[in-house]
Amino acid sequence: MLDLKYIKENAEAVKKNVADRFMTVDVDRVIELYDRRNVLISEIDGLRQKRNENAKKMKGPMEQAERQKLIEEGKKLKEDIAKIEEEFSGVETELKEEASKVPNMAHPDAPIGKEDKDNLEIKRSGKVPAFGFKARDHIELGTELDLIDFDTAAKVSGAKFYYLKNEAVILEMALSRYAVDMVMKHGFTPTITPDIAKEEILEGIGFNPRGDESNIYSIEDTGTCLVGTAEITLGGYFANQIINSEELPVKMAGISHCFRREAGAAGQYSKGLYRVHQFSKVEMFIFCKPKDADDFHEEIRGIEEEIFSSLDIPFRVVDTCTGDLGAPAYRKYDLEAWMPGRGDNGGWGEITSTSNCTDYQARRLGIRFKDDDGKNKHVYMLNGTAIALSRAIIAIMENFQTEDGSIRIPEKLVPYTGFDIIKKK
RNA sequence: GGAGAGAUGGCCGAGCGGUCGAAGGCGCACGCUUGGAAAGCGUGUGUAUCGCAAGGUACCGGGGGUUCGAAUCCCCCUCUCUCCGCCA
Repeated sequence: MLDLKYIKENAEAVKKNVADRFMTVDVDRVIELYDRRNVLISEIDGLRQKRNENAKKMKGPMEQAERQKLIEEGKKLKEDIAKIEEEFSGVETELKEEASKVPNMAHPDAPIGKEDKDNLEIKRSGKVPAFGFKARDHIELGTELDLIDFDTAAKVSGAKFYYLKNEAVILEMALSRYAVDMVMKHGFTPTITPDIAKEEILEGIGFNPRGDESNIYSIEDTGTCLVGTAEITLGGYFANQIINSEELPVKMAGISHCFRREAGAAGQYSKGLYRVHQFSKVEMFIFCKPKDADDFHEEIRGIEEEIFSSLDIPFRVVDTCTGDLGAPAYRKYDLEAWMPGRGDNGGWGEITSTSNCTDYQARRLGIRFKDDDGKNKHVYMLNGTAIALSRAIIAIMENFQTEDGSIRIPEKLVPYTGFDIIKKK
């Protein structure tokens, strides 16, 4: 959520930002509701003041007639207050609803564009493999080598689920541990987080847990949901708290399962492990002071690059365009790995994403710190994928395949897997 | 899941329907004292929101209600603790 006063005072900039993101939000309505709300607050507060004064007069002993008069006056005030309070609560509800649709401001350098193809490539790393044979995709490889079973998962759990088997299991655990070691080296506290979170936390992070469009699984009658990422549970960690400013930055890494409904998601790029209802992920999260956020964003991106370049996975980095930023994000970088099995001749597929969400999430979650000037301010919150295991597995399987259908293991990972090649049995 | 107890400021802990934004203590900050420190003494010390300001309003786990007036009474919910049951 943006600061309402900010929206009012910067209406034109806010509207431009909404347009740049190709969203439709009625900014004027937000301001109108905000103004109305403030008028009502003044009225209510004035009446309450009278009510309190009236009640105070009745403290001591007094004539019955006089007391009766005051009681009547109090009753009248009570009714007046109730009337305005009713309008106020309606306005407040609508204001909150409308205001939460307003996206975060975008970084001035974020490329302006509508969809992912407008993202700006800013870097490439590693060499796209040149095979002397027709590259197979991970589905074919995984079936051949008995590593992934989609068909049985479809029977047992539904489409877009999978069983990982044999070496793929070890590979997933190895990658997970590799990423955890890497983020620990960079000062992140490793955590294993709950896979379920309350709706209010989801909303605070900027997810919409309800509705057909929602990518979130809700758990009936509990007010909770399955998390789509540990960003939710890490971000909610300090909800409604004031963090000691000496404790900042707080750097945490969460290992969790991730559940996504992916309603309506289909097409050739959703095949296999690429877009599934459940996967596991190691996520980085930083709470920091505003002035440090840009630097930490670069740091997170650097760690992501370090993880994938050390695994010899070719990738490129894109600066996400305004239309492709999530509503809470001020700026976002994605790492896209080369996936030889994608499309006809291979293609880039997103493997990590890191966002600087400034104070957008902190405002609704109530996460603050006491600044040097003695005032409480919202912290800035950043998140980034250390490793999304299912997609990392795609990248390894497809980039490290050999002509005979085996899969080599990246050198740095061999100490973690205990084997250096996956061969047909 | 069953039975009971509890939830008050950074922490501990009082609190009779009006004098309670809330005693007292600890902690913290500043000052005095000291060669310096400790002790001692004094002063101060929550958050949010509206307002140019003066100031107002709200908040005693959360939500409703009773009342002229609620931290205090009533109802619902959540969480914590103890005991029992079940269980990886």
